[in-house]
Amino acid sequence: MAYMTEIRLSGDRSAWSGVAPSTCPEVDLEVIEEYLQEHSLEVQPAHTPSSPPTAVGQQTHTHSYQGTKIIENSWLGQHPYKWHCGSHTPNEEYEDQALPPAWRSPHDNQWEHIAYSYDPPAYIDSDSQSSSSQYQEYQDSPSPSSDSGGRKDRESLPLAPLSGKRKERLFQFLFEMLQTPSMRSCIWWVQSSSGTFQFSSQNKERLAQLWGRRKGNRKTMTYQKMARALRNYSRTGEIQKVKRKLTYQFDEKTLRGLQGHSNTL
DNA sequence: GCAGGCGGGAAGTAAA
DNA sequence: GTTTACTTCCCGCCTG
Repeated sequence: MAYMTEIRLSGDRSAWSGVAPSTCPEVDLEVIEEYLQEHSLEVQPAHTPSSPPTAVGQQTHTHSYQGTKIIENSWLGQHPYKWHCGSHTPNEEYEDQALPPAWRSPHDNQWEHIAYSYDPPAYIDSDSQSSSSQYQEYQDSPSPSSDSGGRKDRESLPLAPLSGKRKERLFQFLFEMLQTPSMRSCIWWVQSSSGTFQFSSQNKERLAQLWGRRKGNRKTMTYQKMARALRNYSRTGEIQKVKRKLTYQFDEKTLRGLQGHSNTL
């Protein structure tokens, strides 16, 4: 499956430009980092990248980039924070809709994670939004996920309801970053419908540092180390490496689970 | 040849 | 004490 996509992608290089964003909004990232350091994470970047990179197969949804964007992150209740990427308080729509991909408390038998107030996300391909509420299906069907050895973990993916508080997983973090417009200079969808994403060779270290800080690592996280963790995902199948520099692909089910949460809750 | 990226083994760590 | 999910280090290979 992953390879089918890979073949498709590599077979049409021109169509999958996966072009690295030219802009490098370091300011945003530094603000974020500073923000993380202070443990009270609230960011109001002056602006999002002047010309947000548009990944292949990714139509720009004009309605999303100018509105207020709020990412409320409860990270298992450890580091609650919000990222304000707009200028007005967003809570009205936030409260009205059951939409936000909130990764709720495990106690609610739901994921606990993040919530966005915009709908639909601009950074998701139109085709990827059709995934809607497949999380249920994902949850309920033990399904033949174990198509090969080493896949037993798939059935116990953290996408399933958790019995207790669970640490945030790297792929969840990456998915969140992919949904965060201000992070597009670090990571972006190459083809969101297939779950293919790419790191910026310029800013991958920043993203890694962000991950390391979020995890509270003692040492600085580097892309190399983060990529090592990503390679471990290939054993469980959650993320596969695509034969293209700095490019990876979410497993179909992992992606469905992630999208299900970002689209239906 | 070199730098950057990749692949993976192995040992360590921290939380559940 | 065990398991999980990384983290850290390291070495070798590949590619542009």
